[in-house]
Amino acid sequence: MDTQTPTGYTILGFLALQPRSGYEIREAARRSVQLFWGISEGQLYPQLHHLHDSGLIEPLGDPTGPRSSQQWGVTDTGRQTLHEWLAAPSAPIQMRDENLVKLMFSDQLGSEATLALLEERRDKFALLVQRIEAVVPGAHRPVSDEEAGLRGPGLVHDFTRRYASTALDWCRKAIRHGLET
Amino acid sequence: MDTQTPTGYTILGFLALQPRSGYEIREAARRSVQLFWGISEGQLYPQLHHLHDSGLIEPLGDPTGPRSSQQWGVTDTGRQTLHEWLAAPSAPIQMRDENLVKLMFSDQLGSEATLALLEERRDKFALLVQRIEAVVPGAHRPVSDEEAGLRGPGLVHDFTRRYASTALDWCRKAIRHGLET
DNA sequence: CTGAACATGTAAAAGGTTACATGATTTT
DNA sequence: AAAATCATGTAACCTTTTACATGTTCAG
Repeated sequence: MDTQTPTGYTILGFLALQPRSGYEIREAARRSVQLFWGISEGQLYPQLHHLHDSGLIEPLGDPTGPRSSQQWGVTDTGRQTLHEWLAAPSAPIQMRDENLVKLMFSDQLGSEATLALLEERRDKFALLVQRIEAVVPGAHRPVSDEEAGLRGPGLVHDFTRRYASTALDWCRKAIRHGLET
Repeated sequence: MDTQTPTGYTILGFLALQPRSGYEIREAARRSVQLFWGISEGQLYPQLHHLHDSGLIEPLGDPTGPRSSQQWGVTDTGRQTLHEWLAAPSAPIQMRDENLVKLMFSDQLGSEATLALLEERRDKFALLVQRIEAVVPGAHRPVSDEEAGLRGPGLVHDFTRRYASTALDWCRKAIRHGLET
């Protein structure tokens, strides 16, 4: 059994969607959950082994594929454990937004400092919006627009897109408003 | 000198606004930066001592006040170090949003599971909106509405308010859209 | 044949949370 | 007198990041 961390469950979730190698999980995570649940390299492979030790995932065949990558699949226990996690209450949302913290104190350096922070923020979100728009969530198996909104990955993609573009708009307005003074 | 963590700088920032005790910093952080840079108890007091060891803050008088609390103030070096931090590039924004991750995988349990997650999310953000609305950032020294938007704390408050209410709206729309099916 | 991308891993350190411990003071 | 709040602190643990290490394979 053992206890899993949310990161472990996230990996389990990706494997429940389809069997993959560690590398492919990393790629999938980069495309989708990167923004709200980043998975670092140093955690991925140890977690994979921990999930295996807990009997939640199993290696599919021996290192096969072109470049000897180990494919992993979810066990029945793994699928059940995933479902239990999905039904359990979620941890509170946390953020680490250094730019926003600095904005709290930037007055002391004058309004140019505040403006500089807002511009840094705007550029960050502009890049984020670009990256999000570049990802088409249902690209591999197209669904109708109506259906897309209802399914998990589509919902998540939509939320992050809205979050990023709202934040970007806010930055632009704040900068414009600041310049008018 | 020593190196400070963003949490250390955040504490330094609060003390640069005005001298306070550890307890008062905690209260101030709860009201303002809680959402995007939470400071846990177990970190606050050790960080305070570390900032003192680094010469960035100094105790103001001996444990005075009604309930023997130690007031801290920023030194000149501290103020300079704070300014340097404010001018340096900020770390990338990070989030830990377990509810959103679960939404990625909830399809496997059927649409009721997705709906349940959306409702959990909606309730969380509804509470957040309430908490944010309850805080009036310029309560102690009122400024005109025009000015309020330009100053750091006001900007930050405005951003978090917009973030929370946008997220809440999104949840409601997603739920409504899901129920129509 | 060289560099980029594929692929997996480990060790150490940093950072942060939780839970506990203690005691004073104000309110009920 | 009890409960709540004020106030500070520590120790253990957990999680995550960073940096390094290693080797393969494909493209130019």
